[in-house]
Amino acid sequence: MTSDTRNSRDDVIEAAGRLFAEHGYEGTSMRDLGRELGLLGSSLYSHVDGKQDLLVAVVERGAALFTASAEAALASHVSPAARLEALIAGHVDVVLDHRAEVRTFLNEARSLDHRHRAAVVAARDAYEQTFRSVLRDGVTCGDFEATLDPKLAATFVLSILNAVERWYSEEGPIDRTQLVDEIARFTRRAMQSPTGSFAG
Amino acid sequence: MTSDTRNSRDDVIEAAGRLFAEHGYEGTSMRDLGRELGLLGSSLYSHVDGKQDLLVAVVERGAALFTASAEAALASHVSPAARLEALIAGHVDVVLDHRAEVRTFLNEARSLDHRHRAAVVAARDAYEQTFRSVLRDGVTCGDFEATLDPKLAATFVLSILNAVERWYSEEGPIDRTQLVDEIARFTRRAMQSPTGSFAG
DNA sequence: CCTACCGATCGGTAGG
DNA sequence: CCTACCGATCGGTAGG
Repeated sequence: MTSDTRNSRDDVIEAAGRLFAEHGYEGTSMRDLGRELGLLGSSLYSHVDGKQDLLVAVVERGAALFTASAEAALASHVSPAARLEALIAGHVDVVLDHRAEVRTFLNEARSLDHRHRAAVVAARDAYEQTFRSVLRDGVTCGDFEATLDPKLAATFVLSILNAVERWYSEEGPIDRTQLVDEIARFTRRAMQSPTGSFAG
Repeated sequence: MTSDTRNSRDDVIEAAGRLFAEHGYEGTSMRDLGRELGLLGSSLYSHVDGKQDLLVAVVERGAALFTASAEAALASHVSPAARLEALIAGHVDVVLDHRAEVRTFLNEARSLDHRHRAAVVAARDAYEQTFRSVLRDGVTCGDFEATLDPKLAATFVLSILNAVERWYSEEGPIDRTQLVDEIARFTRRAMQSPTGSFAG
C-alpha cells in the first residue's frame, strides 16, 4: 500500500496543477495548497523552492505532454491526412487525461517570469509548427485543397482543440471517440480538396 | 475639452477591464487600479462598491456587446448562410474593438460570485443558442449539409471565434476583413452541403 | 479624492 | 512536516 501520510514532490506538483487550473495561479495560496495536501503552507517549502517553482513544474508537464503526443502522431502515420487525425486524437487525449496541467499550461502562462514564459511560448510554437507542416504536406500531396493557408488553418484546428477543455464533459452526450471523429470530420471537410473527398 | 484630473465611474470600469484582461482579476489589486488612474486605491471606493462590483460591471459590458452583435446580425440578414457570416463578422468586431472586456468576460468569470457567474453562463448560452438556431435553419433550408450537428458545429465555430483574442494582431499579416473571410470560408466549407457549394 | 488606518492574508524563513 | 514568526500587501472603512 502507498503511504497516506507523506507527500512526494510529485504529489505537491499534481495538487498545485489542480488548484491552479481551478482557481488560477494568483487565486491559489500556498496555504490553500497545503490544505489540499493535509499540511501547512510553510511545510511545502521542503518540497519546492517557492510558488513560482510549482507553476514552472506544472506548465513544463503540460508542454512535455503535447510534445510527446505530436512526436507519437508523426511516428505512427505517414500520410498528411492520417497524421492530422492522429494529432487531433493525441491532443484530445492529452487534454482529457491531464486536464489540470493542460489548463494551467494554456491559461496561466502569463504568471510565469519572462524566461519561463518564453519557454512556454517556444513550446507552443514548436507544437503548432508540427500542425502547419502536416497541413503544408497535405496541400503538396493533394490531401488538402491547394488554396489552403496552412498557418491559418493550423490556428483554427488548434482553436477547436484547445477549447475542448472548456466545454467537453466525459459524462456528456458524446464519448471521446465521437468527439475526435467530429473534430476530424469538421476540419477534414474544411480543408480537403474536392478530389480528396471522394478518395476517403 | 474633457477633464484630465477627474475620473468617472466609466473610466474606472474601463481601466479595470484593461488590468483584469492583462493580469487577471486575482492578479490585479485595487492599488494597481488606482495607480493606472493616477489616484490611490482607497479613492476608488467613491466610484464603486468594491472590487467584485468592478468585475461584474466589466463582464456585463462584455455580455451586452455579444448580445447586441447577435441581434444586429439576425436583423440584417435572412438566409442562414448570410446570418452565420454576419454573426462571425460581428463577433470578430466585438473581440477586436473591446478586447479587454471580452477577455475578462471569457476568462475571468470564475472569479464572480455564484449569482453573477450564473448570469454570465446564461448570457453565453443564449448567444450560443443563436448560432445553433442559425445552423439548424441552414440544415433545414439546405444551406448546410443534412448530417451536420448544429450543437457541435456551433461549439467549433465559437471555439475559432473566441480564440481570435488569443492570437490575432491588428498589425499582423492579415487585416480584419481577411480574418473574417478566412473564418467564414473555413466554417462554410466544413458545413455547407455539396449542392450549396455551387449555389454560392 | 486624500489621510490614516484596520484586520486578514500573502509568500516565505529559521530552527527544529 | 510543525512551531513560530517576518515584512509586505491585500480589500476595505472613517472622516474629512
